[in-house]
Amino acid sequence: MTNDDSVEAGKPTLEAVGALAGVSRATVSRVINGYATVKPEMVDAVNAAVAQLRYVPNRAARSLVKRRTQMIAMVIPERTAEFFADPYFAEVIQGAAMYASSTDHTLTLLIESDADPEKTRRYLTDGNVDGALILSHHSSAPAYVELSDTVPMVFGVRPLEPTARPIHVVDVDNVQAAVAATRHLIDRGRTNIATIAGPLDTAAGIDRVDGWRAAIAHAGLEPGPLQAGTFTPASGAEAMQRLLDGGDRIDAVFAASAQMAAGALEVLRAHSIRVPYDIAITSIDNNYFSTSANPPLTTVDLDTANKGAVLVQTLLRLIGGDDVPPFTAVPTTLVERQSV
Amino acid sequence: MTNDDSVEAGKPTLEAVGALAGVSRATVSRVINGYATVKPEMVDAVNAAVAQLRYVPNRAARSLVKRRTQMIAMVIPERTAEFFADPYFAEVIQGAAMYASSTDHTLTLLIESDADPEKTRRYLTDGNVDGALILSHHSSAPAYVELSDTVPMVFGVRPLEPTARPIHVVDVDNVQAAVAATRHLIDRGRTNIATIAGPLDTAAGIDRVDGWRAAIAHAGLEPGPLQAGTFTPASGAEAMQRLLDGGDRIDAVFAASAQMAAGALEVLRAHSIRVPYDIAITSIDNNYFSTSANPPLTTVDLDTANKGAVLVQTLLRLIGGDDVPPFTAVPTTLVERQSV
DNA sequence: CTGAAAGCGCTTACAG
DNA sequence: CTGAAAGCGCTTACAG
Repeated sequence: MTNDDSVEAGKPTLEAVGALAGVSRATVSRVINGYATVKPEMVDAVNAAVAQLRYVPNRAARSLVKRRTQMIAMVIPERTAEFFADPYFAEVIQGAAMYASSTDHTLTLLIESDADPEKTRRYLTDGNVDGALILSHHSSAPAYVELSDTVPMVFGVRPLEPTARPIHVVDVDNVQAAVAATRHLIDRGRTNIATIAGPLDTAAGIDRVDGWRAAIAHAGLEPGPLQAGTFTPASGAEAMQRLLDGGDRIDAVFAASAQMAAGALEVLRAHSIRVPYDIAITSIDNNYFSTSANPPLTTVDLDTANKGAVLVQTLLRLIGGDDVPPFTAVPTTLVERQSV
Repeated sequence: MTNDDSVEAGKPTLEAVGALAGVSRATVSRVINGYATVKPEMVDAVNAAVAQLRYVPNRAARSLVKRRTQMIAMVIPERTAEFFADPYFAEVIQGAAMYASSTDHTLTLLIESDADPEKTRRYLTDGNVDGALILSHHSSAPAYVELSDTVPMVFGVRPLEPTARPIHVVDVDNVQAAVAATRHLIDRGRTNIATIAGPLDTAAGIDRVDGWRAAIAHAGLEPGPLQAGTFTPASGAEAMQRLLDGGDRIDAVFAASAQMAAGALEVLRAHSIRVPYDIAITSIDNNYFSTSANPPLTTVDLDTANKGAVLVQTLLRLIGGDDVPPFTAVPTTLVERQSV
């Protein structure tokens, strides 16, 4: 019964671990950081001491000498209304936070202040973080593009215009997602396929229209009518109404979001048009709206939590100096339900 | 045109600021940390140098010597379904993150792993953070209560049972919120006031029933029937149906959440019961459900973003060694719309 | 009121 | 393959 465990108060240091293992603290450091040059028996001794003392490295000390903050920021728009209505952010954040917790970097949330957008950029350039994830969709993005050679950055959305300098983006392949959803309609024998598109000034909106068109062309069909919405249920309902008013004969609709599909469904029900018998529907996004719709929607699951994880993973590789491709696509899967 | 600004590469240090201001780095440190003992003229010189060099203190170095991590964690449940369906977490997080950004502490999200709950607790006790905010409602809370004398902690919800040791909680006063919503019904002349309660195994559920009862008793009225739901729209609809089936004559309903009120509204519409003419409704929560309900709901705004801010503020006071009361109530306000 | 100096807990050339 | 030593950028007794 040695008093090896009931040591002094305070966290154990490298020194203490070294003393217990009978080596210098330099060696302990090398073991902890996985340098291959340490003799196996010393490695074992050190590991045993680490376990016995429950040693945890001091992040600040390491951070100071490595000149790294060990922090990364996720920059999210302040726009509260959007933030709340859309499960997207919550899901990305959750995926990113969970992945980050398995690394030695800490994820912090940086809410863009609408009142003082400079503040956010200053935070990033003042050396508070090793890198940043940018989720903003719109106008503020170019300002971040400029910072991307000062501090490593990964974007969660493809920019509409070519950027002034090369950037890194992680996103789903929206074209492929739309192809999958549209092709499913075609596979089920539908031939007159309309689309309720997203806003055509967003990358997602445009890409999903492209995918819809491509799948139809590939099948040798003619595209049906297109009506654009804003990704919300109400806009989907309005677009559906316009589609019906247009008088084209359609037997299927590809909706660029589940929220819009849910809105469209309401309109179809009001007109006693049966889904999927009269009109089949597929969409994009697997969330509350797709599962609680009536009928439940066949839709493309974007696996947004995974996207959050890949965003962090990619940023860490960038920070580590790895060669990272300009675009990383995260996989999506079609989920079959009752709307087709 | 001196080259005062185009100094060497790398961030300026205390030393550099001191050199420019003509003082020692100890003095610079004192100025930056606001010690009152520095001569005004030196303070000015230092501030000028800081501004000129755009000096930003190195967090890691400060953290190392102060033996503080300068980080706080917000612990949130992994339960994704709940997380997504409920705007509550997003709003608390946003409020907390924005407030934290104005302090010298960084907020990090710690998602509780259902698979390995120990991991979260180890993270907190391993010295990774100076303190933690606990938002979990249920079973895991007691485990955190135990940690609360190892690491400073503030809870976002009142525990149901008395806790083993004194803890700190920041929450709205649910009793008062319910009193306000119920009293508003009374003020408008309603006398037979039912309630759609929240789950009676939660503090919020219980407190809101108490408030409803208290307001009615205070007015010398008799309480109407009570039906409990689970805070969701579907459960509110069912509770409303049971209220109608019960046969009691009621002219008003206090719903313990806007989501339940929205569900109740559907049922009333299906029965052609007019709101507010036949039955008036008030509720709690000012969110998407309360504004998009038909008619829009008179409801109590819980100002959840502010709650997030106060959570952080309270935790920082605790970390700073201040005397913090066991309960801090955040204010709520009644928002009048068309449901009464 | 201010400065010189020690020290926070690590990592990493530099010798050997 | 390993250790002694320097140093990362701060704060804070300790003198004066």
